[in-house]
Amino acid sequence: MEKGEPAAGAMAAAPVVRQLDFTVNFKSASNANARGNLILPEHPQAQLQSKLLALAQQSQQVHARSRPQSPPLMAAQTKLPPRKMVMPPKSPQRELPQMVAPAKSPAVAPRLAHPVKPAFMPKPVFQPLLKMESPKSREKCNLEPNDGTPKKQKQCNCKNSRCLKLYCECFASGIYCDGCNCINCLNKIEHEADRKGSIDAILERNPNAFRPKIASSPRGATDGGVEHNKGCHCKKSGCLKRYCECFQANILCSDKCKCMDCKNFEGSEERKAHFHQYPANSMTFIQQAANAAINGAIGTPSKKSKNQQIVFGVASNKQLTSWPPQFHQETCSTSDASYSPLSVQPSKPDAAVLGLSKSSYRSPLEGILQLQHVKDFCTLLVEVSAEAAQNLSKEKKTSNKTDVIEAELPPVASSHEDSKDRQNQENGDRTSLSESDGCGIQNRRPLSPATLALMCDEQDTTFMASKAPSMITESNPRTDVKPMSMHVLNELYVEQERLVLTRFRNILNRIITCGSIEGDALSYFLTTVSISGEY
DNA sequence: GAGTTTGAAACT
DNA sequence: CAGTTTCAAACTC
Repeated sequence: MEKGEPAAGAMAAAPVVRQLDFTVNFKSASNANARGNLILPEHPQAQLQSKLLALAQQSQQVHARSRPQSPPLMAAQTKLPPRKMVMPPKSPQRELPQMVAPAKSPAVAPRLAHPVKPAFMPKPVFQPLLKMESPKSREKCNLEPNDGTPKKQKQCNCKNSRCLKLYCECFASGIYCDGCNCINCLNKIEHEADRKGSIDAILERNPNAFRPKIASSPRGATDGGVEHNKGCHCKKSGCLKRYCECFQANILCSDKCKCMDCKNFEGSEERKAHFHQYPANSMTFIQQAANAAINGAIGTPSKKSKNQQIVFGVASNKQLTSWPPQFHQETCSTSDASYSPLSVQPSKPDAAVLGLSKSSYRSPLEGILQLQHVKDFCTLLVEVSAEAAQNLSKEKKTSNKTDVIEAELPPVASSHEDSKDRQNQENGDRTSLSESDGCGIQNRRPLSPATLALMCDEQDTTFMASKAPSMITESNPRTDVKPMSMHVLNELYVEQERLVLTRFRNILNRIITCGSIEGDALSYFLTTVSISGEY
């Protein structure tokens, strides 16, 4: 272990923390321990809030890679292999991850808080850079050309790395390849052992290899800024092309960068040119605005570029460039509630461009959506989940006699009589959600066992513990599951999920609408400004 | 679609 | 740590 390297435990937990950190966005700093390890809130509502925040973030990443996370990082906790990077054998050694432990332990919160839990979770927040700029990129990404609707997932094209090196975007972001154009791919669940070996090797070389490149800056706690962890080293691109990781992540180059002839700093004329060339009026832009609002456009942290003090909104210091923002995932290790890992691109003109005060990037949704709204909304959803339980309970009572039969039916069909409309609606909801919020896991690539385990855990605690649904006894639901049929429980989950997600979707739609209105106004404003040269 | 450029990752 | 090679994405034609 090299000096300065985190302790083994911390290291091992790093990936987990990376994926979970965002959940503390709206929590106090006390949710993270000194090492930044996440300590999940104990209160179910708080958990739900965290989860919803994650959803909000995911929804902003509609075009983000939506593949399920693979569980590579468990390897971090295992003993490190020999130093040499060993390319795993090609033989499809089938070995499922050991991390499973899907047996639903009652002690969920403690589990999640455990510093070395080999958890794996969908990491919407930490997804790799989104590639959605050019039409070509869009083809490869999961966006429809114009509307931000998920199209298909980003697919790698690795030929020589077998998708087991960081060259592979899928692998680097912790997801399995599926439907990629790669050759000799070992980044698949059936090659988990190979993956693990590779991950071990990579982590040995660099314990932070799987950490998001873009994360809150050291000043994050106070200014909410984000920057490239390592900084870029561009030489020829001027840091204004997507070769540049900073640019790709929509952040300004920072002190950490060792780039040459950098033009990616606030006030850069070249950078401004990018912005003017591509008006920020895309759907993505709107989504960004929504993202901003959801995650804390409240607050206008600042960040220093290498050249000057710049101030943009939450986590978005750069952008204003050609392409739609990439909702880059970051480590939200900051406890700053206003910090958004979603990196809202400045949805308004660059301050420098407009000659506005440096200190005041303002989200279009600022003033529309407040932090309190989000909190209230989360509370509402908790109540909705309870409501779902009650409704289901009533239905059960009325259809008591057919319980047994119903229990054998699919949850939705069995719990709702007028199932046709309901199902249609639900199907629509689900489809919509799965496409838009980044959480439609079911129709995506298979989740790793560990991911599933963790998600189930979260789900259990989040929804079951909330508001003590009438169907569930007040004590630990996990320990009192016995009296209840698991089918009934599943029904409850389905109903709760349906209601919560539906509500959540509705809220997001409203936010997007608000953002759209503001965005239109902004476009007009920009045009006017551009013509009149007023600024 | 093929070829080139680019910069991160991997390696020495 | 620096230099070189490998790699795959980004980009150009």
